[in-house]
This record gives sequence, C-alpha cells and structure tokens, in this order.
Amino acid sequence: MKEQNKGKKPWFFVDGPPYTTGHIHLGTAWNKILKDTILRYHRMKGLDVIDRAGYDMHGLPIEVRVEHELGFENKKDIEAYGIGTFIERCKQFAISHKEIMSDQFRALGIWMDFDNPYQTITPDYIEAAWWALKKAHEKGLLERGHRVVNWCPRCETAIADSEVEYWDEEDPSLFVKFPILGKPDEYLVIWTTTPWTLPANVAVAVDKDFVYARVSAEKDGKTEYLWIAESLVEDVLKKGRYQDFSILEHKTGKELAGTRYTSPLADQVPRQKDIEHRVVLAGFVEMDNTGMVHIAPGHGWDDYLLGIQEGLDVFCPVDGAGHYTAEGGIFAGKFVRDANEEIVKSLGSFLLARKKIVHRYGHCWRCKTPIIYRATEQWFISIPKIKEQMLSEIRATTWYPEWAGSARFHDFVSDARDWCISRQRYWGIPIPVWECKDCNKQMVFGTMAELNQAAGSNLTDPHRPYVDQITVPCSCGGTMHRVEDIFDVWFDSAMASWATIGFPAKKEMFEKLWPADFILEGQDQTRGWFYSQLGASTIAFNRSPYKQVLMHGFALDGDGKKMSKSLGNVVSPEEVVEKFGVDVLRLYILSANAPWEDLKFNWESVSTVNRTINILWNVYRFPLPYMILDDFAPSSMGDTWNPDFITRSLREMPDEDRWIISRINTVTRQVTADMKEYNLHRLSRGILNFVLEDLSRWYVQIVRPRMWLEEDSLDKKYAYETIYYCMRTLCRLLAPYAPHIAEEIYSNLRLEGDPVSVHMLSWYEGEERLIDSDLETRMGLIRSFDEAVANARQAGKRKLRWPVGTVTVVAKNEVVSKAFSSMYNLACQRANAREILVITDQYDKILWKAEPIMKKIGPSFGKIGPQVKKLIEEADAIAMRNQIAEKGVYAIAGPEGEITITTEHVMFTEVMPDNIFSAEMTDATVFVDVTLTADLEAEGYTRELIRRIQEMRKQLNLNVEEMIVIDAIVQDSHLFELLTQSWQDAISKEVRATALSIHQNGSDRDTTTLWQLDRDWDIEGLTVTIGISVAENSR
RNA sequence: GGGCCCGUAGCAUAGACAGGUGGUGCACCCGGCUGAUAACCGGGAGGUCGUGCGUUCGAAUCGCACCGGGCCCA
Repeated sequence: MKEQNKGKKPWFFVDGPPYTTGHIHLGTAWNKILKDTILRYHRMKGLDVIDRAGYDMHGLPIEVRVEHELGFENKKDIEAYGIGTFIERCKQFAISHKEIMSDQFRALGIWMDFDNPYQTITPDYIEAAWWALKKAHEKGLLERGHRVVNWCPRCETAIADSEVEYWDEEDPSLFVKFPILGKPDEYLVIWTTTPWTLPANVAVAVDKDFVYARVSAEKDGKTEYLWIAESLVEDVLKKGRYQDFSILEHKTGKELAGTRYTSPLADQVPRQKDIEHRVVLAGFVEMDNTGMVHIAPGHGWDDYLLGIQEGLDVFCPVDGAGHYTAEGGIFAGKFVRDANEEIVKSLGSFLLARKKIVHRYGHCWRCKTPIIYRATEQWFISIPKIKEQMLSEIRATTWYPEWAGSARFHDFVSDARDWCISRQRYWGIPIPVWECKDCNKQMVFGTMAELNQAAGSNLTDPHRPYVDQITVPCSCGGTMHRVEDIFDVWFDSAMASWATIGFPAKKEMFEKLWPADFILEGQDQTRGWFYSQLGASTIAFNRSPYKQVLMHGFALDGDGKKMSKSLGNVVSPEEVVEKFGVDVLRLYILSANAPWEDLKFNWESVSTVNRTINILWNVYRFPLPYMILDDFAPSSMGDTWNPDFITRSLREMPDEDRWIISRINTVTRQVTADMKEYNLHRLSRGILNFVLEDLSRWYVQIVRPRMWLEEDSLDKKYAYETIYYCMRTLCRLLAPYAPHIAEEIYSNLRLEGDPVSVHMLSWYEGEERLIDSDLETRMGLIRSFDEAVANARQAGKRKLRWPVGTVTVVAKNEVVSKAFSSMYNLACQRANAREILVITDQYDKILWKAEPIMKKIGPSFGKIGPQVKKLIEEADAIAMRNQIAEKGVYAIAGPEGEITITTEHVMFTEVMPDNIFSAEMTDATVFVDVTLTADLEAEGYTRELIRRIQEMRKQLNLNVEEMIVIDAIVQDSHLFELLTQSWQDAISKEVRATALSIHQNGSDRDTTTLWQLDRDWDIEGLTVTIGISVAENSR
C-alpha cells in the first residue's frame, strides 16, 4: 500500500513523540489508535502518508531512573561516576525502552514507521535544535538572565512547571514581627510557611487600598505596637495570645508604603544589615493572615517581578543543592528545610505565633523532593515578543474541536511568559552557546559542522560530556567554553515537524512537505507540544508548523477519576486486548465518545462492542456453508471481483437485496462525511449499528430461506451476490478501524486476482445511484410493522410460530399504504399472517364502551342519577354512539319514563374484541386477529412438531444434508387428526425426512426399528413421543 | 483564584450550536426464536435531564449563580 502511494500527493503527519518510559497506558493507546485510524483512512484515499513515528528520549525522568538503578543520591555521585558513562547508561535506557514501546504499539495494530522513528537523541535531531536556537539568537529572542524558577534541590536543576507535582504537606505557619526603623516596640506583622526564606527578606508588600491598623497590644504586662490589616487584628492577636488590645491609628496600604524596617535576623545573617527594607505596594496581596506579605525576590516568582519593578535586591543565599551559602550567615551550609527549626529559634521574641498548616506543596515529579524557588541564571526565549504572531497563527490553524484552538489554546498563549529553556543536567541536548571568560563574547552554533570548523575539532556525538571538551578560540585571544546547561526536553520535541523530515541537514523534503498537514494529541499537550512547537516554529519560520490539529481527551476510570497506580484503578491496554482483542479495543475507544471528550473506561461497553463484532463474524460465516455447498463464486471480471453484477442486475433483484445495498451505500457516504470532521465516534457507531440492525437483525433474517433453496435459482444467486457485495464493502469500510477482522474476512473472500490485502484497497465513498431512499423509507415502515406485530402478538399470547389470519393496518398516510402494496409478501412473511388488510378509514371491528360522566348526569337527572348511570353502562354502546353521532341524543327507557342522553353525559372509549390486539407503528396502527381456525391450528401444531424434530436433529449433530426417518405417537385425538390431515408432506420436507409415520397409540409403532433418539415432548400441554433415525440411504 | 471542557435511568451515551411529546445500548424483569446456536430477537419497567434563579406561551437545550468531575494555568 505504502509502495502504491509513493509519489502521489503527500499527506504530512507528525507523530507527537511519547516519552520513552518503556510502557504504554490506555491514554497512549488511545492516542495511537486515533492516529492509526486516521492515517489508514488517508492512505486508502490514495495519499502518500508520512507516518514516521517519533520518541522523546532525553530528560530528567530517564536520568532519575538510571540514578536509581545505580543507587545515586545527587549530582556529585554522577560526576564521580563519570558523565560519559552515565550518559551511555541513559542512552541505553532510552533505546531499549523505545524498542519495547514500538512492539507494544505494533501489537495494537498501529501501522506507522516504527523501524525508523525519529529520535530526539540522534545527531541530526540535535542539530535541528541547535539550528533553531541560532535562529532565536539571530532574531534577538534568546535571553539570559536571572529568574526565579522551580528548583529541585536533589536533582540540582531548574524544573518546568509541568514537572512539579502537588500534594499536601505539613509546614510551620509563622506570624513574624518585623521591627520598624526608629520606632521602638513597633512592628509590621507578616505571615509565612517557609521560615527558610526569611534570611532573604527584603520587603513587605501591602495592598494600596487595604486599611491597616496600628494596635497597642498587651501581653504579660508588656505593650507592643503592631501593624496588621484592620479586619484581621483580632484573629492575629488571639493567635499571639495577647490579653488586651486597642486600635490607635488607621492607614491605607498606600500611606504605609515606604515605611522602613529591619530584619529580625540581622544578627544571624549579616548581609541583612546592608539591605534597606521597606514596605511596597503589590496587586497580589490578599486579605488573609495579616494582610502583609513577606517578600524575598530570590525565592518567589511574584516576589521577583515585584523586586524588578521596585528596584529591590534580588538576594538568594541558597545554592543549587538547597544549602545556604556564606551569605546565609550562621545558617551557611545547612539544607534549607533542615534550617527551619533553627531559624524559628533565632527569631526569638520576633516570633508572634507559631502554628501548623497542611497545604498543597510542589514536589519534583521524578524524585518527589519538595521543590524550592530560587533566583538563578537561566536561558530564555522571549515569548512576549512573538506572542501576537503566535495568536494569529492559532487563528489560521483548523482545530478539532474548534474551541480547542479559539478558546483553550488561545487563552493559554495569551498568558504565556518567557520560556525557560535551560536545565542544569546531563542527559539532554547541550545548549550550543560558547562563551569567552575573558571578554564575555558569545557564539551560538547552528550545526556541528560550524562548530567543528570554528574549533578545528571533529565532534561526532554532540552529547555531554564530549561536546564540553570542544573549545573555540576567541577573537580576543582567549578561549571559549560551552555554557554548561542543556535544553528543557520540551525544546527537543518542539523541533519534530522539521527534524522528522531531516531538516536542516536536508532541505528537499522540507520544501516539499512542511508545514504538517495534521497532528493529533491529548488536551494536556495544549501547554505541551502544541505550544512548544508553535513557539519554536514561530521563532524559526514565523508561522505555525501544523495546519490541522485534533485534540483528544484523557482516559479516566469508570467513575471519571484519573487512573493512577495508588488508586488501583488502572486499566492497561494489554488487559483489554487479552480479553477481547485489538479490534474490539479500537472500536470501543473510537465509539465510546467524541475524541475530544474524556473517556470513562467501562468494561461493560467493551463487551458490548465485542458482542457486535461477534455478530459481524456470525453474519460473515452464516452463508459460507451454503455457498460452499453450491460452489458459489461471485460474478467477476476474470479473477478480480467488482460490483458490476450488482449494478447490472439491481433492477431485477428482490426488494431486500436492493435495500441492503442501498443501506450500505448510505452508511458509507455518512462515514465518509463524518471522517471529514473527525467525528470518529459517530462513524464507528454508524458502522456497528449497520451490522447489528440492518445486516444481522433484518437482512440476514429475511434472506435465510433463500439460502436454503435446494435447486439453483436466480433468487438464491442474488442473495449470495448481495451478501458477498455487502461483506466486501464492509471490509473496506472497516479496514481503518478494525484492521484485523477486516483483513481476515477479506482474505477469505477475495478472488485470485484481487489485491492480497484489504489494506491495499482504496477508500470507497458509496455510490449515489445504488441508494434508493424511497425504498429505505418503505423498508423502515415494514420493520416498524414487524415490531408492532410482535408487540400485539405478545399481548395476545400468540407465539410467532403460530400463524394468524388477518392483520389489519390502519394507515395514516399514502406512504404506509404504498409500503405494504410494494412489499406485501415480505410483510405477510414477517407477520406470519395469512393476509394483511391496509385501510385508511376507521377499523370496523373496534367495539365501544359507554362511560357515564357523573359530573353532568347529577345536575341533569338529580336523584335518579345512579340509575341512569347503570342504564348507560348496560345499554348497547355501539347503537348509542351511532345515534348520538347522528342525532345528538339517545333515548333509554327509564323507571319513570324515557330518559334522554346527550353527548355531555357519556364518553365512549375503544374496546378491542377478545381476539384482536393492537399496537402502534410508525404512521399507522396494527390490529392482529389471533382467532384460531382449524387450518391455522394445524399449521401451528405442525410448526411446533417441526421445531422439536429440528431440535432432535441438532442433538444428533446431523449435517444439513443428512436425511432422517421419523416415528411419532400422538395420543390426543384432536391433535392426531390435525397433523395427519394435510401437513405430513410439509413436515417431511422441512426436516428432510424420507419417511414419517404418526400413530395414535404406542402399540402401533414399528418395534423393529431402534430409534437413535426417542423422547417425549410437551406441546401446548399435550404429550407427543418422537423417535428419529438417520435414513439408511443417506449414510 | 483563573481559562477550557464535561454532568441526561443502576451504568454508558444521543439530543444542546439553530428552544416545541427526552431517544439508544448494557444490566434487570417477562416473552419469543432455534438450518448464525455456549448464539440471536421482541416486550416491559426504570428519568427532579447536577442544583437554584432567570429569559420565554414553552427550557435538557439560551443566560446567570452555585455544586461535582477532568485538563491546563496561578
């Protein structure tokens, strides 16, 4: 197939690279199944589909796994072990796990190029990232600066926001007094949960409009003056166990701004003595705790921004491992969280109150260490400078669903800040910036060749530590060394759209294909890959790298909760495949809900899909024995099949054949239309529904007798041709969604000259000329009739096996009458009725009941009301109804003369005669007369007998073509008479008997024959003994 | 705290953009069928359409608020 489409119109798909963890979960499976389905469809449409898979193989998660294997605890262990060997271990880990995952994807029937996937660790891929960074540099978008970042003190690196995992943690909750400069015993009161950030305090923030109070507070005979937001005073003082207080003065935050104070830790942290602490205004201050916020620009994002704005010191006395530096005074060398206690002690009388708090705190997602915020030197891409362009590219892209782009992604990008692309780790793409220590000159290299040329080196693997050894002579005479950082892994995958087609090393493919026609990922990738790719591509090419995006949901458990190991609610794709097979998993996932909604996994629904697939399998298998028996071969052109015979014979074919042909073409057109909008749930439901309702429940039921015809007949041939056509068409329709079952059915049905695989066929869109919507409407009515008759029969307790005399249909319109006149035989057959009468006026067998209306009778007749009621009930309701309809009045002879009843005294309701049962169908009412005549009774019993003989054949495991002899004893004389009168031949023929003898007495039986199976049956309360044997001559 | 999406029977879903008697499947109960058979088919019962307020002659559908779930951000 792929060969066939080579050189045709290309369709450029880019695979969002999964991270090489080594195992896939349901969400990953969903993701790839959606991709595979859509890719297969486009291949069938004759497009040259670029289906290269990809893997994201760098990054901290792998480093942490390897560290764990080696029993390492921190960066020093890695450095001691040797970065080179460490990197090799990481590489091995990534490659081996990539292989495992490729096998898992292949097992799901994912038909993508896993033999040659793009990998973020190959030199050409790394060059793609270098090239992009150089572009950013050239455009002035690459910046280096101090920023507060999430920092893992164990991994000793900045980590991305997305790498922070939150859960509840208990921390101290401290209220601290900051002494106001020059005012003894007067303090600002702040609140913090991170005592270790107090040595870095430089300011206190207040809201400009909040009202703050100066209170004199009494405690153990001492008086202090405290500044606290007015509405919080009482609460805070209670926590501090003050015995009494009074408010002396009010000031707004604005008035308070500029107030100078000193650090309570000035003695312990000498550096604090140089800092000019003051009160500043900020927008993020909230009215809780004390209404005053401790500001440490070295340890908080908001703090940092405020610091820049207010010109505050960015003081960060904490190193990469989370230890205080020499600037941390007496705390130097201590790990920050361990220093908490000592800091609290050092606060002494400056501590107003100490409580505990349980709150959400961030942790490193891989090593679970609580993170800290640290101002560090990092590399950034200045997103705000290209934001407008990014937003306009979002609008130019087609999103499925529309709101994924116009609302969700748009809003995310609108709020986007600078993108921190640097990490202080080992296993990643090295940032290609060389710096001269002497003159601070920087060079950014876009390729290894450029670097090798400048350095006179021969670098082949651009990973650390090899790349770190390359030095470049600087124009100042000094030597340039690479900066130590590596890239954030999101920068890696952002290159995918051009790296996967070999750019920048090779240009042809890029010029031909880029940007991508289509990408597809989960909603979490809004901030992930959708974003990183758009950012990188806007930097490099000023445009979006993709034209169409389909965003899918998340796989949740049955309760709509996230699947997680700790909750024990994880369902693995392997588990589903093991129980039901790949195609069932695929069809379940596709049909369960719209792609962009979250999937609540539900085993029951999986097994429902499984049942439908099983029915498909049964439908496919059912005609095979007859076809084989008859040596059926579909009409063909030489040894290749095509639907010419169907098209040519369509006019002559029976209604049901033309109907199912029309249906499958209608369904096919609908599937094609749904595919255009990626309504995969609608289309898969449409296919499954067709199999269940149209093919299995209706067509196969109707066509069965035609397959059992003994002799060759056109009717049988049409049935064979039709079902063959349906199965061939269905295979093609199913190929993208259930590739295995489609292939299995196809490979058995295909002719010698047909393509060897269903996956080599082109997509079929359905043909208008094979669709007869009139016929579909009429057949729909007959189906509705079929159900109504079953309904009425059930009410009348008449089994379907027993024929009924007349079924009357009161039609509400022409269309219904037409349906019955054109498909009369089919309707009779389905209803098992001798005749069907279709009328458009009133049904004359309906009886009426007169119900007295006492509310009116009382006032009209007074005392004799109850007697009138009785008279009405006893009267001939039909005569009464007719007379009232005619004359408006009805006269009854009452005890005191004639009584005149008018329309207001009585209400008429329909009454069904005893043997007639009704049911509603579309645009009509069906009346079934279940009255038995001798003839109907005889046929009913005959069918009862036949069914029991068939049951016995089955017990003996007889083949369809084997003949039998039957002996039956029917003691009931009425039944004996019915069965022996005229139905014996019919029985013999139906059950394939060469001889049938029915006796009334057991003593009449031929005792010389030993019956292979002999048993008593209860038929409607009467006992019948039946013995059967295989006929001699059929053996 | 903010953005987006979702909430319909025991469970899973359609209907919502374009307001007008809430459909379907599974499970349940009852029945049928028996040349697809460790299958298949029909019927019945089951709903405060998350809650409240509003718009309207009329709201599952439109608006607002709240509650619950998911993804993302802070």
